[in-house]
Amino acid sequence: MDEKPPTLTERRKAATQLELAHAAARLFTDRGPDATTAEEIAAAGGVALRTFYRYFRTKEDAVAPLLTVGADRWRALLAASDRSLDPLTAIEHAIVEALSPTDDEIDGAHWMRGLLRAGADDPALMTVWYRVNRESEAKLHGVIAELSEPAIDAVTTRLVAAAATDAIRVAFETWAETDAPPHGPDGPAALAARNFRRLSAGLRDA
Amino acid sequence: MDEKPPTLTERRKAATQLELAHAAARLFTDRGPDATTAEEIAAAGGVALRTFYRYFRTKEDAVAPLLTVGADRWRALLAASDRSLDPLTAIEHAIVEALSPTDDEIDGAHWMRGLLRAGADDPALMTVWYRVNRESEAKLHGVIAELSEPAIDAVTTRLVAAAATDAIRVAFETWAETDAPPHGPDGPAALAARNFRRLSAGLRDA
DNA sequence: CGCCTGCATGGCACGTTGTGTCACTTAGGC
DNA sequence: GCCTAAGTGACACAACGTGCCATGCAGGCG
Repeated sequence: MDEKPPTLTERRKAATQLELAHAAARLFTDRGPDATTAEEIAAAGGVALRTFYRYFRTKEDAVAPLLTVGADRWRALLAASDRSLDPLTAIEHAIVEALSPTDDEIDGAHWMRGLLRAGADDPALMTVWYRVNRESEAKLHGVIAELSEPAIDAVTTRLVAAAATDAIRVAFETWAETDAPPHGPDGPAALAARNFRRLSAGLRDA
Repeated sequence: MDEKPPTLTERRKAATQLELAHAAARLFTDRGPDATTAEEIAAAGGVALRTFYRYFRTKEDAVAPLLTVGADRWRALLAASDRSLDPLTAIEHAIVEALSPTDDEIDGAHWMRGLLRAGADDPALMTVWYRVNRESEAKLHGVIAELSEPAIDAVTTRLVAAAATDAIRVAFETWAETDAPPHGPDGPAALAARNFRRLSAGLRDA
């Protein structure tokens, strides 16, 4: 990969973006997105309103980096996974590995739950969650298409990407409604793994 | 069902709402949502701007009725379907029946393709499509939960609802990118049916 | 060292979105 | 013919998101 984040300016930009994302997440979970103005987020991040809109297209978009970081790591793991596995199994392994190990991601899980709960009664915030999932699905589709034998139907790979994204999305949404710890048997990783098994079984344990 | 749409006022309201929805769909597909103001939609529908916002929460929401009508009928068919079938099969039968028969729905399919294409390069419009799908998924979850044996895990029914919604969403999105007729072998109904078979097979034809 | 080009930022003005409020009209029951 | 309720319209307003230009700061060149 790139060992050199070239200009020092770029690191400052990335830091500012994360700063704004965290400020937005805190304000959103506290009073809700509706009661938060873009100017407040900008002030909390130490930039002017105009600058805020150079980082994010909309007010709610500010939290998107916090929602994508997990999926990005997961997809990277998948792209480097064993080619001999069938796609669904490879995806399951990658997601378990991406979520289960402990690291500073607990922080990410904390934000995730707060934001999902806040989004439950705010359509605009929920929209970001869905947009993030859809973009993740599109990127995932690319990885899966490259991972599978070349002759696979594009609709099939698309469906696999959609179903896999849903398995994880449902896992997170279900977990966010509970108070279960992020790494227990009712955490997102365990729920996601169970969902993948259900998908493999043709959703037939109903 | 209700044979009496009680007050005549309500029929006028419904008519106005449809009028606005069609006006919005026409303007959106013509010049794109960005280049269309809410005031133009209101004028095209024959109401004042303030009245427009009494019908729809946002500008893009105006097309939502055109996107939900198909899913609503499909869900009604499913709720009235045979209890002895397993859920996934019942869902597949319902969607084929809801989409395949010919009626004035061709009009709806026409709008659908135009709006999906317009939404491809307009995030705000795509947002409506996601929100509609999410609400459809939530309602579908209720129907499935009632359709299944009572002791079924809530996560499972949720996953089934999500996967089924995706099977249809992917079918529509795939079809919208082509010029295939809505009722041919590459139409949304046929694609959706194939996707359901893939789901039943555990996504294993990869 | 002084200059100059590029880039991130801030300030300002502006059109648009979406809402609160009040006054006007019309539907539908007494 | 009257009355209450509801849909409608006009106006004012906060907030959103963008275009434009000026400022400050980095690094390369004479």
